[in-house]
Amino acid sequence: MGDKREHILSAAEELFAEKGFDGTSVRDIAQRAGVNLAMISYYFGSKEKLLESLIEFRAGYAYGILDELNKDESLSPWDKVDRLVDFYVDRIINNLRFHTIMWQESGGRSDEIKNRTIAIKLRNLEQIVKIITDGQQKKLFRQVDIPMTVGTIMGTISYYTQSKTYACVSLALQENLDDKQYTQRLSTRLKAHLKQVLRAHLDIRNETGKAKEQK
Amino acid sequence: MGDKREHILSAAEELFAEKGFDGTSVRDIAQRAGVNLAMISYYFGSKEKLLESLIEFRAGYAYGILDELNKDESLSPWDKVDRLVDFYVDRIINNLRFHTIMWQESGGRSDEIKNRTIAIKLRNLEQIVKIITDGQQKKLFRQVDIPMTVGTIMGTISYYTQSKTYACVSLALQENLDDKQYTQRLSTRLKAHLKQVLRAHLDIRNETGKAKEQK
DNA sequence: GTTTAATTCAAACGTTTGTTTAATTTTGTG
DNA sequence: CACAAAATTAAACAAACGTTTGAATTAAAC
Repeated sequence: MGDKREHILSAAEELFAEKGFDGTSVRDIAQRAGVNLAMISYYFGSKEKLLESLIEFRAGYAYGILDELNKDESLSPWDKVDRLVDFYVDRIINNLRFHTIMWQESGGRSDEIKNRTIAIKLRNLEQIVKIITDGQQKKLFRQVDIPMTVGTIMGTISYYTQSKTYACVSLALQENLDDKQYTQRLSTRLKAHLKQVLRAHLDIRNETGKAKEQK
Repeated sequence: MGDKREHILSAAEELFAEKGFDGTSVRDIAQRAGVNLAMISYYFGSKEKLLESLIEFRAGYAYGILDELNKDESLSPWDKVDRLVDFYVDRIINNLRFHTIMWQESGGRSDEIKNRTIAIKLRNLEQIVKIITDGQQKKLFRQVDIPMTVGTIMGTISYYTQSKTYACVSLALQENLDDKQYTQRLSTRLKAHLKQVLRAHLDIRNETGKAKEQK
């Protein structure tokens, strides 16, 4: 019976990501989900509570993965950073629609929803802080602004997943790629770039002082 | 008489950034601008054309600055990168509202507006490509993915300008900062971080191979 | 098989939306 | 002052919005 609920949730996810929360009508959602208009109020109470349910439905997953990664003592901090990048790129690209909503609504107008999205972000931030401070204690990573570094990872990915058109043109990809090929290439490119950036950024041997001399 | 037009434009800018395009009604705009409802259709034709006018009104400024920076031969590529960072952080933070709109609408639903925002992004991208390739030819910068590097700069800034609440909490700033203090601290922190990242990322001595050995 | 609860539906609710109308006021020009 | 063009207004428009209603249908329980 949760079947119909999930149909509505995934229709809403698609549409919110395509056209934004305000740009999507409950009639749009009902039509795409193939249910009667009134079922949305019946199941979720209101359009806004539907969005809250959607966030609840999708979140909570990332935390588990990151927690596991953190506890794995067989991996070096460098390995963990690489896996972190792989995880986030894959996750965002494979849940592009949901991520677009999270991004848009964390600056949005409903306090309830804003707080929820921010809480999710903070929870994930904590895990990454652990990975990097661990690398610092092991004298592999240098001193960096950790929350900003997280912003660099997430921001870079978000920047290139906001607009397929811009991504294709600026990355000089063919414009008529189907979605499978497109996400595959974007993913590869993002992972390689972020790993390169983080390797240079975090490496304890690349002290800030050194680079300054060169100027 | 362009006075009233500009009143409407800046009211619209505020509201679009606060509540999104769809979340803002023309009545909201008219009220904040202190003009009659009908004046918006009278001056701009429609709500959508108002947004186009707004983009036209604000864009085109960045290009000039970047062009000047590029042509300045007294600056080393390292200096140019630093100034680039200063410029973008200041510009985005001081035009936060407009930037939020640009960001939201480049993935938006109107093709006309989407194309315009993408064109502006591409024009700016070109200028940055020049700066970095110049540094590469002078054997100061190593080989990097340039469009991705631009995405890292813009994405990091965008990530931290999307939500004041998240920024305050994650960066461990006091939550009750007034806007002046908040933007000042955010700006300083963003600039320092991005310069550090780019110094390590671009420096020709930080070859990818070296970092790999350490693992 | 009857009764009760959960589900589905078409229709309508009252607002709010973007835009237009037609009358009025203000402005600029000869 | 007179006259035409531009600017401004309140009112109204049809369409779309989120939500509710109450009857009809299906499913579950006894």
